[in-house]
Amino acid sequence: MSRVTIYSIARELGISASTVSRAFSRPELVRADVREQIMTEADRLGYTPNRAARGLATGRAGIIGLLVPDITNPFFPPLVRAVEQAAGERDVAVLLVDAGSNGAAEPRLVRQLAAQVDGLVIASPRAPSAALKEAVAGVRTVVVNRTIQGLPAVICDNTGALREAADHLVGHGHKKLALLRGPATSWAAGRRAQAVRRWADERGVELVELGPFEAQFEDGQAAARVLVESGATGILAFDDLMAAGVVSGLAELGVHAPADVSVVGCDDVLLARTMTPALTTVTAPIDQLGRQAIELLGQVVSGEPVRSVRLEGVLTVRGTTGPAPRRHRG
Amino acid sequence: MSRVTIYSIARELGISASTVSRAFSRPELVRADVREQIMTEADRLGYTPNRAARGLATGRAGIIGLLVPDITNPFFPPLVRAVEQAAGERDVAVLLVDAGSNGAAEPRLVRQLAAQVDGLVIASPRAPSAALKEAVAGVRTVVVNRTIQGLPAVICDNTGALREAADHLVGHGHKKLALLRGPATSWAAGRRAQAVRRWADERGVELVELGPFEAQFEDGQAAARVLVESGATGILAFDDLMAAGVVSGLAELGVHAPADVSVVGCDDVLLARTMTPALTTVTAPIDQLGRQAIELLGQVVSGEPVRSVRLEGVLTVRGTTGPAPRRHRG
DNA sequence: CTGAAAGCGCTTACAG
DNA sequence: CTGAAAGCGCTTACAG
Repeated sequence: MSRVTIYSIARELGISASTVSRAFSRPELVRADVREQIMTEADRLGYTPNRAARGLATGRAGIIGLLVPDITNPFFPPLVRAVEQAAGERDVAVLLVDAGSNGAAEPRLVRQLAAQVDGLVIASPRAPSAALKEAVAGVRTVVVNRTIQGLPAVICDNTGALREAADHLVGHGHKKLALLRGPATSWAAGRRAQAVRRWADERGVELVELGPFEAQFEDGQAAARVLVESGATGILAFDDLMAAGVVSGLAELGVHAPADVSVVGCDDVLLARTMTPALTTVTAPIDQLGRQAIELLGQVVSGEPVRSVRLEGVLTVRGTTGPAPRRHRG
Repeated sequence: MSRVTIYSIARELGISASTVSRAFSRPELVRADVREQIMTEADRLGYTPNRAARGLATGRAGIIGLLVPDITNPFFPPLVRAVEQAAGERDVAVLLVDAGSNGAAEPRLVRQLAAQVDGLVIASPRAPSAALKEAVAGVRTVVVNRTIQGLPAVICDNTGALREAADHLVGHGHKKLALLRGPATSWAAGRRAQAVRRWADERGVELVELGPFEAQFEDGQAAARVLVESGATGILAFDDLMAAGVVSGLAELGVHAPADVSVVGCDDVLLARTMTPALTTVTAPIDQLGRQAIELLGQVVSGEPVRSVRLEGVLTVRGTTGPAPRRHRG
């Protein structure tokens, strides 16, 4: 264990602990040769500053918290990576907490986290705004993938891309579309549904809505039967996981994408590319979402004025969409 | 910010700070009615113990570090979740670090982490043992998915399941098998290759080995051509991601699983189930791996004697394996 | 540029 | 069961 402290080094070198401390925390305040002596000695002794002591003295932990609703949902790993890397560049570590898809647990988890970090990134939270706001009171916080009154947010707006996707479908001769809705408590799910609904209204295209669903792969599979009964041949799923489920469930019924039906996902997570055929979807700038979250959090922490950030998804056409089958065409 | 300390509460209640401290850290030492008063007051004031101060006083941070090579590889999210949950049950938080598939960076990351945690879980590390051992010197550490001399480990042995998978293939009439090897620096990849190689030797079955590969989806895709040229109809991929890549790459060449060729993955990550058809693979007890790691770490930290843990994968037959095509049968 | 000293907010023997 | 006091290892005005 680290018995070595700034005092050991100071004693060894016949200087004061203050100087040793400065050599680590504000090196420019220490004469170059002294600084080097200190570093050499520190190296020799295997010294590492004690984080807790530093944290107690400065009031900053050098740690931020990241809350995700479900790390096993493929949307989050790339987000976690982006956040972690951006944080690392600022020399802050990240405490990860997985809410286990349990929105009700979020406020408690947030409160726990809040006690040990300098700031919080809350990704796609499911809990009610009021509970969340109360839980984050006093901690610098930025929200990802949702807007909460009074908190800076970085969101991905998929409205345009979703409209484009829907146009892509009708352009291929699909007359009737289906929308598989995501979880009722998901902000993104609400936004996406609204975007598609408005588009259908404006275009006068028939749209059947299914859900809300928890948005697991199995939900997509299970929706297959109703889907074929509905007669819709163009399907917009809440996310890629559901889309993959739909493709799988449909295949079991002998209905194949893109030959018989076209399926569009949303987010463009890993499994969208690993499917065969690959999934047509809306690509989210996940990396940017993460980096921007850290950027904003940095601004909040340093007291700068912050503006929420709005990024956009873009349509990526791949293999699960194509011309509507003859019998359904106009 | 948390201006409230044990002193505020003590003053408010006319008792000593020691008592307030005890009420939180060792409640059984405080008389019930006093304890309740303290808790009530703490609640009213919104008090939360300062982690840094506690950490400095006790020498324990209440945080462990978790290093993964690549959080975007679908094997790790479930592992991270398991570790985080098991840790949470012991009231310790987890600092997540992603090495970004860069084995060379691991020792530095480990050293950084080591400075701020009570213990370390290192999952599937890629760096050389010597460098790793030096980096973890002085920190309680447990390794997952690899053995390193002198460090407690929890591993998943897939030897038996892989042999079973190979038998499954020849049982379906596949005469010639191919093995797609994983990364050269991956311990698991080495073990898996060895298991299959030995099996082929013993059974006298023709085996063509390809790789090593970085084991990305694209590596699997790219291997498709060589694979068909090899004439092998039974394919054992290092992991599910590569297996999915192979299925995709082969499909582009008009070769389909399971009709023309059988493909087996390893690990049973999410995308193994979301593929259509679903992937035959070796299911790893990922959740157990994570929980056991925390269990062992707990033992190491409390100075108990620890024994490394060996779990086993089991073959899960799904849709990508079946009878060899006629023309290839004996 | 450097040192002495106080302070960060807890925990924990030690006495009572 | 409770209190007074020292100590954990840093940082940072304040003087020089």
